[in-house]
Amino acid sequence: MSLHKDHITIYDIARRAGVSAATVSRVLNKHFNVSTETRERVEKIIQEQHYEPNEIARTLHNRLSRTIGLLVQSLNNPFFVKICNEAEEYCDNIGYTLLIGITSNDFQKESKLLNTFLKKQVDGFILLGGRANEFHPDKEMIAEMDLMSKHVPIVFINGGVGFKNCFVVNTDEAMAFDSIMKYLFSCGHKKIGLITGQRNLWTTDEKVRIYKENLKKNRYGLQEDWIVSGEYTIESGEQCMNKILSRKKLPTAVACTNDILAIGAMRAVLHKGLKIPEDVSITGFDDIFMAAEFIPPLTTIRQNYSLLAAHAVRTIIDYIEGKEIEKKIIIKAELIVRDSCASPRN
Amino acid sequence: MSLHKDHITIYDIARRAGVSAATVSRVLNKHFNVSTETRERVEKIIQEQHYEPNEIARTLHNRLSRTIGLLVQSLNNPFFVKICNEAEEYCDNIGYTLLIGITSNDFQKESKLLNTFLKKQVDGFILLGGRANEFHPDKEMIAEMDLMSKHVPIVFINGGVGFKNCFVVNTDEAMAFDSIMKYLFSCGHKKIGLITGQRNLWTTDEKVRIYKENLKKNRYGLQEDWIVSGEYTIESGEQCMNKILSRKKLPTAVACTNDILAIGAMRAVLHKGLKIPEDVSITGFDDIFMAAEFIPPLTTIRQNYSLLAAHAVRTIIDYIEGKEIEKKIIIKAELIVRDSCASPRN
DNA sequence: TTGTATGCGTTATCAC
DNA sequence: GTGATAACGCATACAA
Repeated sequence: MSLHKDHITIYDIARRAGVSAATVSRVLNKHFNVSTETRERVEKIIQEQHYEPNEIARTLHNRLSRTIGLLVQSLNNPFFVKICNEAEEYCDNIGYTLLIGITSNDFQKESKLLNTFLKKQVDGFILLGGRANEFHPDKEMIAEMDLMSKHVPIVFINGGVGFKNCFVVNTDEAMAFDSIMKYLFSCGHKKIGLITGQRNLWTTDEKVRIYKENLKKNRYGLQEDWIVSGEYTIESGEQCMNKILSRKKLPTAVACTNDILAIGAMRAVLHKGLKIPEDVSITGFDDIFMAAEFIPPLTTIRQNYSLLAAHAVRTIIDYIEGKEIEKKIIIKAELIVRDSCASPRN
Repeated sequence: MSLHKDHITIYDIARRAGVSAATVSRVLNKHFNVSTETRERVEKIIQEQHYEPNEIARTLHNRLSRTIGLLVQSLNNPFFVKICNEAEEYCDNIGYTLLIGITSNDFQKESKLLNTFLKKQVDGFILLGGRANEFHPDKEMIAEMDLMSKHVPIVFINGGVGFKNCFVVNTDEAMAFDSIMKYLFSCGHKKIGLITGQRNLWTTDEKVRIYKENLKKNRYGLQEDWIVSGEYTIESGEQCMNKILSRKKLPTAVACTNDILAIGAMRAVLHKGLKIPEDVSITGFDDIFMAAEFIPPLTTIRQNYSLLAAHAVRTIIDYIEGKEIEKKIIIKAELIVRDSCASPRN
């Protein structure tokens, strides 16, 4: 059984138009040196026959697939999905195709997909989560990315520390988390807890750093058992919050390093019969699509998804076109104040 | 600037091994007719050089890309994401690549992606949501799918009514929704409302049909203003429930045609100060990943994601391999009883 | 068992 | 302005 039957080639068009394949190709690629007369004749036949050039053959010849590979850790996190959507749209607008690979945060699968996609001649990679996020990538991983980047450009979104030959497009997470801390201070909170996902991730450790920095600067004292780390799931957020709620002294506010954790944290608080924000204020990070739907709606940070995605894609295109490009692009985020924070009770 | 520099071809390997490219090709494709001696020599060099055959060239020659295109309506619905994940994994296991396209429920974008992917020589399409779900697809759409299916096989997941030359893998939504109704009856509910997403969708209208059928059969009477339709968003679910709650007579239970709507419905109920399930029982459909995390955890239907995805992919592979295949595969779903339903108050 | 020649569909380089 | 031809990298039919 053979696929793609009855497909029309450039030769079919050429024959019908009484010209050579070369001329048809020139028409397709909008070259000047073809007379208006033949151009129109060829174009008419192309339309009639619904002819579409074979991208595979083009790719083989041009060594350009007009396809970008996006390796994403998971589609369960709405934040990642947002980036995928934006990247896809941006690609689509410029005639590119986005090839999405799901890595499940498995480094082996990442390697496999990297190779599979490379064999398919993608013009570049965007990495989102997974190894991109490693705070201390090991030598092997660095070597692999190094080798890969000899073939095609690689862009990390929110990460990429330590990969010298790669490009980076990052949200200014430090400044964003700083604005959360400042906001909590401005509400009057001095006793602030922190719930994080996995440590040794860029996304996590930066926030921990800012958290500690802020408390020290304000001399509010750092209570180590108010910092609880788990992983980025709802269940884990719940468990972490339960741990905090079991302390003798309780904080009046708890910051979470993403919204998913915040969902879990809120659940735990409500289960104890406590109220948000009256008894404890909660903050998140990412502004996932349901953050506004929580009860109460969550105060969080909205990353500039479309800019992140656009710059990532743009970086690859510019690289291909031989343009000057920045190694590192930092993008501002925005504090979204909703109802999950209030002043602490006396 | 040129991409994919320094890449090794089958000729490089051939030269190094002192054989012809044909022999290398035979080694790569595990043909018998090559002596153990040369096979080992060639394999050694392939390893040393980290040679990987160019999939684009292979595709051009074989007319098989070992790539399947999955057109999905949106990645914001966790149900769709589940299917994507399962399909990706299944493809990966059999050496295929899944090309995911996001259609945003826009028929034009669907057409565009269909063509883009076809030009990239995908070996088949899986359609999820979007036009697949149309209860009454128009002539134009049918014609397009008809034409497309002359080139490559097309499989619809949960839909595909009216597309004669396409394949279908569906959850038995009718039976599943029937089990929800029966369950509510068994709890003692006789006054049951219904919240749906867009009408004229396969996914919606089947459930409405079953809903009405059940009420009639039990002679509980059909209260038309307990049936409210919106779209498949949280906000819409909330609005629909608010409408129901504004009626003079209230139902004791409300079934929602998916979990997203149920989230919104629950929000509305809680906002009115009512309790779930004491004051009103709620059911969903899909068992999205947070359904167990709602307050209270949602009683819903779990579709067999992995079977749906596996059969969809399998259908395409079998078609390519010229095997006998079923036009229509129906897969059972499972009622997941949690805490969002109880017996009605007297 | 192995090598040669050819084609897959397109584009670029030459000629004319 | 247009056409023949080679090349992209691989795999097959055929020859040896």
